[in-house]
Amino acid sequence: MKYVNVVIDNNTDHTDNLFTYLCVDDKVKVGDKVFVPFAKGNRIREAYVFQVADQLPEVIKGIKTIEAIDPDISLSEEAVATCVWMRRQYLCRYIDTIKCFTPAGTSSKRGRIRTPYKEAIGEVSTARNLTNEQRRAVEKIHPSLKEREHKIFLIHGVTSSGKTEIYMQVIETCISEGRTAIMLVPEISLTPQTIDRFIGRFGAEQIAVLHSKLSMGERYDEWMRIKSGEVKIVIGARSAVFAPLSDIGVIVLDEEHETTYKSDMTPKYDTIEVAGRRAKKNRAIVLLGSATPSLVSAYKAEQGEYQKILLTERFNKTPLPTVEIIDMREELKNGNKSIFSVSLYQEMKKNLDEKRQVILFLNRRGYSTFVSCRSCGYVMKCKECGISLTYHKARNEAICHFCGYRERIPSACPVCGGKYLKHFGTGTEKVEEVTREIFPEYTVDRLDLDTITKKGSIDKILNSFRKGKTNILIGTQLVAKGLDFSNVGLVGIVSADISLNVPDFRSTERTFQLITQAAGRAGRGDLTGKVVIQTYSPDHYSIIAAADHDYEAFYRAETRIRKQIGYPPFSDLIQIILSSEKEPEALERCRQVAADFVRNAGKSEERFVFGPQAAPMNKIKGIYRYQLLIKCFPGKRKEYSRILNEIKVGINTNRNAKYLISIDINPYSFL
DNA sequence: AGCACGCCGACT
DNA sequence: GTCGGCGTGCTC
Repeated sequence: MKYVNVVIDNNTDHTDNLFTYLCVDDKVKVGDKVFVPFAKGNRIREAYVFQVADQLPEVIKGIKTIEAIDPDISLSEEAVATCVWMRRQYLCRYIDTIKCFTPAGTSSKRGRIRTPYKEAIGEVSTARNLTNEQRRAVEKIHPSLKEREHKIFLIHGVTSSGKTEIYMQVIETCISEGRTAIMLVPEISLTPQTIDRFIGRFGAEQIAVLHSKLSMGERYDEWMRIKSGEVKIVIGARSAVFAPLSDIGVIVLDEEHETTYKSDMTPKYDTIEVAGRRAKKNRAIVLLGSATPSLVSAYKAEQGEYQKILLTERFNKTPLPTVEIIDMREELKNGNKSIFSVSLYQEMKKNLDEKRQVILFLNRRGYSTFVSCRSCGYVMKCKECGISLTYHKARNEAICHFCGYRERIPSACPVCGGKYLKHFGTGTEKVEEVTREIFPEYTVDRLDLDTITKKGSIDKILNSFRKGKTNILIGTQLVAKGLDFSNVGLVGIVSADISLNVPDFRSTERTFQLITQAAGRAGRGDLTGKVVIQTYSPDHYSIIAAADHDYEAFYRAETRIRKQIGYPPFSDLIQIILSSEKEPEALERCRQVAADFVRNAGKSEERFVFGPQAAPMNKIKGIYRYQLLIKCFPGKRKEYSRILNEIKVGINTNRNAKYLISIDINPYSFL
């Protein structure tokens, strides 16, 4: 006979606490999924055991007994501990965290046919010879792995420095010690080569690839394969950090700076933090790899919290590309109104003539930025979100890039009746059109969210570029994400200002990363590449540092500013959004939350609370949003979390509340 | 959330 | 009289 504390699978804050039951089966253990009678009707509900005890500290009236233990699903003790931690860390419910660790649905009826990646038979490959730098990196990592000493390594390696080979060697050692590994990538559909390499090296039998195309049944089956111990390596996007492996030895996060590692849905977790937590419990190591580490990670490495490993040489000794910054104001002065500067045009021509490929990078899809009336200045905006609609020429529609709302371009201005609705700004669609006009003899292709909607078209676009069938590839940040091409002579960054002018404190960091990553596509193989950056802010430090391949300079400049204004990595930024159908209600409730917070945290904390203000996305799908920002300085996290959680639970358990609260700690975007 | 209880109006 | 509206309280 045991007493157990369980979490009921009930999707509400009202029941977000532990309930004590009696269990006849002494074999019951922490992490077990059980079935219990609950509430007045004693309906049988699913629940998860979080604590087991032989005695009760005090008598509980009306204690009930567990009906049964689920023989299939259970969480490890480590997973349960991580759930408890996540609930506090991200202000969510127990059940939200449990859902991360358990598969939805049941086994696929079709009886475990195949793993979807089996046909992607990577060529069987063995360990490559390492460069001296790579060997030193592996030698620095191995002792911690072997001693079961929890450490986090930040591998800062220039593009093409062979980080993947380091991951593979460490994972190989890890597997040979009888432990398991998690390999996380920002976006699984963009990394087929990496997956092929892993499968070629380790064999499909001991690998599970978790990706968004898996059906519920397939996901469940893969979860079972992992849980059973058959699988030693799990590869996947951020949710794969919750893989039910036991005795994890290493967790790798490739391209650790990518924003996809931050979840924007409940629980709003940060994958790096969860990986760190799981690794610590498993006495495992974490490898964070990037050519452009996030400022937060670089700062932690500098503070000694992470072990820094620098890789300065590219794998085959290809020199870094030469970079030219073009001042577009000068182009305009000289009468060039084209989207291409003279320099970029000439470089394109030269590279194409010499049979090298060209990548044009522009971080905005569509044809132009906004549609506006020449006579009265009316701008087409999304009725639901209030942001400018983007003109898409191919469909002759204006589309909201936030909610997807679309409407046809009217023939006359709906306000003044004017006949001249013009579009301004430049998107990838327009770059494609202009490029085709200027270089009709070359094949042009485009890679952005609009061209990859059809299944398999990402691979199609990338393959035809890799094979050299496409001469010029135009794309958004999708083209900058670590793709391996060998014949690219030129990368043109059509407008570096787009990401720079986003109203978000991380816009300079994003700009530096985008330019550096895009530039890294140039000059692989044995040719030195060329990068042309077009901008109206040629003096901006993020652009200059990226052009100089000088991470350190960017880091120094940016940390100085962040420190001054008390932004991450010097604080955690807590974003609180109150939303309501009625705008005054959203504003008023926001005010009230601010007041509640200050009353509980103390008057002295008032200076760390900013707002209320209309959220950057003031209106989404007809719901008004007001936001509060709280700067949470080191040492305050626990207290702030406790207070904010109380406020949140208060709102969520109030039936009459006609408004919602959402709290995100260090959101990746303030838009 | 989800369910039961309970206190009011209105309806065969 | 009784059916059903939803405001209120509780869930080991």
